[in-house]
Amino acid sequence: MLNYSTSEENYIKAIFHLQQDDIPVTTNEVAHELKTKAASVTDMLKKLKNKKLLLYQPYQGFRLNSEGNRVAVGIIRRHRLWEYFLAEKLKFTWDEVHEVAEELEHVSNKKLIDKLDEFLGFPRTDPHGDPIPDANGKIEISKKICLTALSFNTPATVSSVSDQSGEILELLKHKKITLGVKLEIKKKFEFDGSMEVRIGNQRAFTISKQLAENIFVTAIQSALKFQLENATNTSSGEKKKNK
Amino acid sequence: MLNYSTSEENYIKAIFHLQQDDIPVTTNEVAHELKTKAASVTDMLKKLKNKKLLLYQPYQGFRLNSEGNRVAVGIIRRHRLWEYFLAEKLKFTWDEVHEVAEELEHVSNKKLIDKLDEFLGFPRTDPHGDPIPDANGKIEISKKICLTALSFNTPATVSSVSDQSGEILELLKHKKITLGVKLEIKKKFEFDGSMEVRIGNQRAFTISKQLAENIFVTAIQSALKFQLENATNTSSGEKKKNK
DNA sequence: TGTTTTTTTTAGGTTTGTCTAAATTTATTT
DNA sequence: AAATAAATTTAGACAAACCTAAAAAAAACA
Repeated sequence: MLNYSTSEENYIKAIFHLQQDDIPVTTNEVAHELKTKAASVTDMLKKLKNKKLLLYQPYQGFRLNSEGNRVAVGIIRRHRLWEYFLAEKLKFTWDEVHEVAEELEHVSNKKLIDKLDEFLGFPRTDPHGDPIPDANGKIEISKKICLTALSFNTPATVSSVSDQSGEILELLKHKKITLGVKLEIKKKFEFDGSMEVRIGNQRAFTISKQLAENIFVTAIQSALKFQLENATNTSSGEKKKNK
Repeated sequence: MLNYSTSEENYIKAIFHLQQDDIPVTTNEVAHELKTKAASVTDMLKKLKNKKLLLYQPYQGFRLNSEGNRVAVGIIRRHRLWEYFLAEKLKFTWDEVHEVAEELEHVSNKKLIDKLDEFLGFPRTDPHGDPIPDANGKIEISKKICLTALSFNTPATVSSVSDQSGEILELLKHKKITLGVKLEIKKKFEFDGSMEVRIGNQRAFTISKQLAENIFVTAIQSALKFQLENATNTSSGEKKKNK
């Protein structure tokens, strides 16, 4: 619909990511996330409230309203599609895509993004395993949790690895644990924190506490839909003033 | 090397395009090109002179110095590669690519652009027939002239069509004149401005004055090299302050 | 050549987004 | 519950990029 400045978009995205629980987001959290100062955050909160994207009472925290969420999901869609493009087509590595996508995500031309989506074959997740919202803003809500926090016999998908050093990748390769693999926990040992996990119907095997702490999985649960902008968004130059 | 704001880049690009002849560029020309006011142009000229990209004496016109040209060519490279990507991969039409590329060109990550170039197979020209500078800033200088201004028996390449209505495209299709086709003029008739042209070694045929006025060709002449930024340009967030 | 017109620059103001420092509100302790 | 600490907001400044109106320089012309 409307266009927002790069700065506004960065605040919207940060608030979206921080509000995943039900407790309101605080000024300091956003300031820390965006590496800026609390006073700057307050300034922007007033602006976003004026633009009717935010529920905000001074000193009481804040959260995006439904319009704010809709906008946030649009930004996340752009970000993740570009990440997928960079990894899949331009052969960037996992850890390089985020930084470049941070810039590309602010080019907000609806047709560009929908055609990119089509070109990429409508991918479901980005290279980190996070779900990509579709053109209508439908996004699979997948709680990403550490493998150590997964319950017994609950199938989950490996979605990311926090440490990306050569050593851990070697170990994962040996255990045949790759992004997107479905697994479940069969046993946990209190003594050393190790656990037995099973991939599909193969025989269960053991992984150490250290390894489990670095593996994150998602149990796909439900789908939430945020209505996305359908505007004839030719974007460019004029509209987004504050670039 | 250094990063420039979107606004600075737009001025640099505009000046580059306007200075193709040897006469200095004027304030009003740039103001008109960028749809802004002369006073704003003067402000920016001071800034660009301070950053040592511009030769500028108040009231005397201005032009980019070699560093300014180097930066301009980098921007043009990004613009044209994105145009090629949009047309070739995302199936945008000729007339849609420019607007979107205007936004994408300001994402100035060297690695992104070089990998995009490679992904696209190192294209030589964009969808409008304009040459794409290579990673070192080497660009084929091709004077784009109207077919009516082309001399006899001078081979030239069709590089663009000003009017892109359905009617003209139909006619071009019939005459088998497409982008990139090599042709030369064999005869001109003063009476109605029509001319005989020959494509390759086929038989010459007639085209009307109206058609000729809408066809632009290039006679590839020489190559000029502007050294491009080789910086470890991880770009993103911090550096480009004024987005 | 002197006068008028056009072009360009300067002066001063606005908006966006940032900052520091001070004031205010809320939370925590004792 | 009063005192202290922490979080948040306000006040006032600044830089970037734009603007309008006025002044200055260059160009045109009569």
